[in-house]
Amino acid sequence: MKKDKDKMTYHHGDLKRVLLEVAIFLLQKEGYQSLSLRKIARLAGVSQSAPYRHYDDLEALYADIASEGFKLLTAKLKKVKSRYAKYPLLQFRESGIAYVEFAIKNPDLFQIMYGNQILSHSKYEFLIQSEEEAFQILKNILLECKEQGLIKTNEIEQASMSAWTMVHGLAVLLAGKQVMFRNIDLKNAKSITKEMIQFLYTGLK
Amino acid sequence: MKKDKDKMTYHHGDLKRVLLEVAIFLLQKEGYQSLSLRKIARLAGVSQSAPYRHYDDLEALYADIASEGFKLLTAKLKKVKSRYAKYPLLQFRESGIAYVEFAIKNPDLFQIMYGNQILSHSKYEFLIQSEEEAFQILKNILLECKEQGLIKTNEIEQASMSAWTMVHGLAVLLAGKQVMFRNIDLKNAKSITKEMIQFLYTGLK
DNA sequence: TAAATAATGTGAACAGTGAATACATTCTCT
DNA sequence: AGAGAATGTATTCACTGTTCACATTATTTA
Repeated sequence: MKKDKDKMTYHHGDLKRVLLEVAIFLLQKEGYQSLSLRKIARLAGVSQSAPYRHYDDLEALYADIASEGFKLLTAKLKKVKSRYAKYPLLQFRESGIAYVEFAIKNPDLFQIMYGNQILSHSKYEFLIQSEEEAFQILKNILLECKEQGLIKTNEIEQASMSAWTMVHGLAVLLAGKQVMFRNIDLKNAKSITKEMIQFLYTGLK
Repeated sequence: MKKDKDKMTYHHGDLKRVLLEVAIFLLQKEGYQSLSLRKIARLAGVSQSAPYRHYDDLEALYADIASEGFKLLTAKLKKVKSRYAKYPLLQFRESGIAYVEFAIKNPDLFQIMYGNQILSHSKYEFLIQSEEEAFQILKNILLECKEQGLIKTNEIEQASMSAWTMVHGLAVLLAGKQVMFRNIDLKNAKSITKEMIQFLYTGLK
């Protein structure tokens, strides 16, 4: 993370990006509980007050992290969508699985994205945008399903909301190992997800 | 919270209970972000180290708070269940609504219950028990629905998991005012919940 | 009943935190 | 070349969770 000693300069050059990267690195290494601005600064090789030149406060950094998370999620969803380009129903199922998988593989990042560490997402325009972009993909998938007559309901908006909501609930519970998912590993999680999405679809069709 | 001055004794008498009550009070007054052991102790009228005689650490207090939350939720669900004693389908819908309502009305308590402040719930036996009790009610409702032939599926376990998961997803998103529920008030939330549960049921029957 | 012991509360200390401030250095642009 | 903006530092403040030696009170036991 720290630049080479001989290349060290007073001005860092790209500190904001480095802070973000260090933060995400620490997040998945030590968990969100022990994340701190000072630790991030230390690892980035700058003083503890340097980050304040780039982020108003800790929440602003969280917002940046969360936004990055949504971008990663979007990328993953896009990949899935294009892999099953001609089979919107598979897109539907696989994007749900991908969503859950993302949460399970990056539980701490997911926590920042959805865990109410950020008091109001609306305060950060770029965050809202990243979120919308992810949501939009799911909407498009549902739309394609409908166009091909794979989903009979007219309320496409409600269908996508329901799907997202259920998958999100699943992701939250699995990533947090809560309630009935206390002792579930990744492989199990995947099959449960598959089943549950199938379950929802049977209702939708 | 503090006892009368003339009744003050060195030994508090019932400090553990008072700490819990103060914590829950502070939770809904100032939010979980600003909750601290020291503040709780101050409000309870004891020194900052007194709580450690009753709770190993902050997490142990969280566990107690969460457990209390699940008990409140259980009570609420039981009420709903008995109110519609002869109509399991209404129990199904209304318990879902009650669950979401609980989350919206007590977002910070809900956060402690599900927000991963507690690293592993399994560490606290009493917590697991409170959780199971709440989940059991939902299972029973689904069971009654099945007995009366209102739900055709055989996989009652999967149906109850799906229902809980979706309702939980809804609760989480609404309580946190996330994504598509950013600008939703309680009244709106209720009707959305109703619709979505109806939506799920249409799939189940 | 008196003494020993367990339970419970206190005060001071430590390391860590987010944040604000005044100051230092460097970059950029006229 | 110099002015002003941008970016980094050192120091300080108020707060946090937690631990430890110690004080007080309740409870048990001899």
